[in-house]
Amino acid sequence: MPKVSEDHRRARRAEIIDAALRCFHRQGYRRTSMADIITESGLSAGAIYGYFSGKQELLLAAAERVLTERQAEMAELERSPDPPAPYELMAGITTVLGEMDLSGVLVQVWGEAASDPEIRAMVNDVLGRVMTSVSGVLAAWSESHPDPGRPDAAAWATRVAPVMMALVQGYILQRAVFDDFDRAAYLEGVRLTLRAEAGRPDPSVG
Amino acid sequence: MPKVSEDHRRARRAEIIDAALRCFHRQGYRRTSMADIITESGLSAGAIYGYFSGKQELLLAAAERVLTERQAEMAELERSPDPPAPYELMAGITTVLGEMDLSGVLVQVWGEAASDPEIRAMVNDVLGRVMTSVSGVLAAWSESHPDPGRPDAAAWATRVAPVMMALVQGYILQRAVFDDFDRAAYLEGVRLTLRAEAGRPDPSVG
Amino acid sequence: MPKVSEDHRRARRAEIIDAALRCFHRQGYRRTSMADIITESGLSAGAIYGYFSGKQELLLAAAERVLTERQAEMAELERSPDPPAPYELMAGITTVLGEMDLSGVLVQVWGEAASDPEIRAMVNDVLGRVMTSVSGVLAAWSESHPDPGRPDAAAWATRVAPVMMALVQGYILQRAVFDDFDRAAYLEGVRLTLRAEAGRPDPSVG
Amino acid sequence: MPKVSEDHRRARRAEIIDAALRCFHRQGYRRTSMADIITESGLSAGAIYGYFSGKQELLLAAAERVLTERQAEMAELERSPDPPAPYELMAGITTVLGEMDLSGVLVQVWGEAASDPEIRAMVNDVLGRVMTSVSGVLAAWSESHPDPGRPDAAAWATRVAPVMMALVQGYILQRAVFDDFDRAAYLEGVRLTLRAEAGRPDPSVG
DNA sequence: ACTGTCGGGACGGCCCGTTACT
DNA sequence: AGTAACGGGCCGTCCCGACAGT
Repeated sequence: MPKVSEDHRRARRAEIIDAALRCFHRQGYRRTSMADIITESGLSAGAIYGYFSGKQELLLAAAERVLTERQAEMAELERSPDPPAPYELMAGITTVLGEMDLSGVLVQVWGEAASDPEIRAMVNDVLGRVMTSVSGVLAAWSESHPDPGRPDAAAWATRVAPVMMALVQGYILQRAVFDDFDRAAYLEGVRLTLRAEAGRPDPSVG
Repeated sequence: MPKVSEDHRRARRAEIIDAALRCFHRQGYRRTSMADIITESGLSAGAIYGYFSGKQELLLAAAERVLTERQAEMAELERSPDPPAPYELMAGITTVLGEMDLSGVLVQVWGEAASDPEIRAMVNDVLGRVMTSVSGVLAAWSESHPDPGRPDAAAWATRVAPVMMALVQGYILQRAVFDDFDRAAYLEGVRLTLRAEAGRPDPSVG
Repeated sequence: MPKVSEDHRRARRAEIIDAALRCFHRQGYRRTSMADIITESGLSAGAIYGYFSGKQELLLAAAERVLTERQAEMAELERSPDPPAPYELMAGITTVLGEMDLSGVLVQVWGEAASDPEIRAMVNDVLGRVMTSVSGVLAAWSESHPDPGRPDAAAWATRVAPVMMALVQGYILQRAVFDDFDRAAYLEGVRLTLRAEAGRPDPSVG
Repeated sequence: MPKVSEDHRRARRAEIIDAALRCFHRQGYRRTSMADIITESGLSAGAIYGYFSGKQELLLAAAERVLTERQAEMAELERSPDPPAPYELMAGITTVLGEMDLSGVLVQVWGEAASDPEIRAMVNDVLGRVMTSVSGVLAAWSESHPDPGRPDAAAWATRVAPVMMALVQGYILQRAVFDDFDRAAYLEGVRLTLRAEAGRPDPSVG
């Protein structure tokens, strides 16, 4: 098969996922019908079902893309020569997340994952990779900032990573659900909570 | 209406909500049909619709109950003469949550809240109250454990409360979504992260 | 549940089957959509699906009814004190069939049976019973009309029954498919073919 | 167009019809999608639609081929110098039919013919020719076996032909639909029924 | 020129949340 | 309180043109 076709295919899939994401963001997964996605994408039903086997696979693909993008950003931080401190990590992540608002979709994906094995497996997979990245960043920082209270950097990172994840997840959730969520206040709270490890104030928060 | 009838009505509602919760837990909200709930409750369609206006209101009621129960436990802690330290608070909450597994339902409710105004309003309301409770407990503890780094107990509590909430939400989410979630490890991570504030080790975790 | 309800249910099923039969007769099974049956029955989609699980089950039920009715008429002949000769049997059956024209539907059912195991099983079942009835009638006649050429009435009947069935099936098929099918001519042909056994001329033909 | 191309075209059509017949035999006409036929034929949709205007025309062509082949065999018998007796005719036909099992497809074609004018017309046409052939064979036999009971060979053949057809059709039908159809038993039944005309026993049946 | 791929769009069957009437 | 019916609309897929590559 010609290479063009493969690229075309990839691009089409991306377009469709974009349209689906817009719908999910606007109306929520449940209230989004295939007809909505079809209209939004500007394609026809036949075309869409040529690329995705159904609505659920669309959610799967959309979620995978969103999560994988986050995971990629995470992995980039890991390779940084100057590993960020926990609080800086948090602040960095939330900055990245702030650019585009997919919190709503993420929370919905979590909701589906709670009862749909397929979505759950994918979420497990991707979040597992994110967790590894976070753990790596934390370990790197811990090694470059030795502390007698943290004798084993790797072990410490493994323990703390889920908590950092939780802080991010809480951020995403509250952002998606609270009418009056205040990002700066949240980060300030994180800073206060993690006081011990945060030597430097966050430059991006007043 | 006689008072008996009112009690009866209340009890019936509770029964129906129980049935709905069982279904939501088992199959997820989306995959639960009214027929499922009707069967599970042992009542008839007519009966159910006499108590609830529809499926969404059932989720609303179910969610409200679950959340309110949590909030009540929270409020109880608030009245304790010996306010718990942040880490103890976390440990206590997770212990309470561990008793019955409604994490899945909670996460689904959050997912709905992200795109359904009515659910969202209710979640906002209840979580707002929880936040107030948490904040109160934190403030009480801060006042009974003065620290020059925390000049204003109330302000500090207000900032830290969302973070404590996030830690609980992250706990619930990871518990609902991760196949190999380890409660003790998570709490240990929290302890490490909040080291500064946790004077006493958690009695329930090795 | 009250007996009325059971009767009601039975009657409703019959109504729906009637409507379906009208559609199948008019447009054929394939070209009949559920919407057609819904319109024809005057009920709603929901109502229909309360009685039948789908389109195929409707065909099944319709076919079963038609076939069973035929089988019942057959069984009646069997109990007759004066068993009909083979040719008279044929003539009688065709007379009965002639009343209402369901040949088309029958042929379609056969067609489905050829490739649908469920329909096939039902057709096997009902036609098996018809075959038994036919065989019984033939045996009865053979016994009351002894012939040295037919020493064992039962064995003879068992062999001849499928052929009698074939004559009926051929009648039905040709009636359904040939534009210029002539019932009387067909019966005359049968009479000529079965000459040996037909002592008496058919009163209803020529 | 070059003659080669014409042959090619003919061969292609035949291939496609073969593929379609395999599908119809395996899954039934209704349950066979164009995609199935496309896959089975190894060609592409575009190619197929170059040869046939649609699914129905495929059935038409397939049915026509099957029926015409039968009719050809029939016509051959007609030219035989030693015309077969009615029973021998039956036995011969069933032997030919037994070679390949297309009973299922034939029955489905009949079913379609019952409600589709186009199919019906074709079936009428081909079966008409078959009927003529059968009639011819019968007349030939009758003339070479004079019988005072059959004064007019042609008239007798015309009457009996539909019955012979019915016996074949019944054979095909029962073969396609009955799980435990027994060819030899059926033929034995035919022999018993046609006893008067069958001077010689069937050589192919014990 | 002809094969093959992609896209169109119409229904098709089905199910579901819900309400009248008993 | 319960049964029976309602009817809207969803997901899927199917049959088939119309380009584009060889």
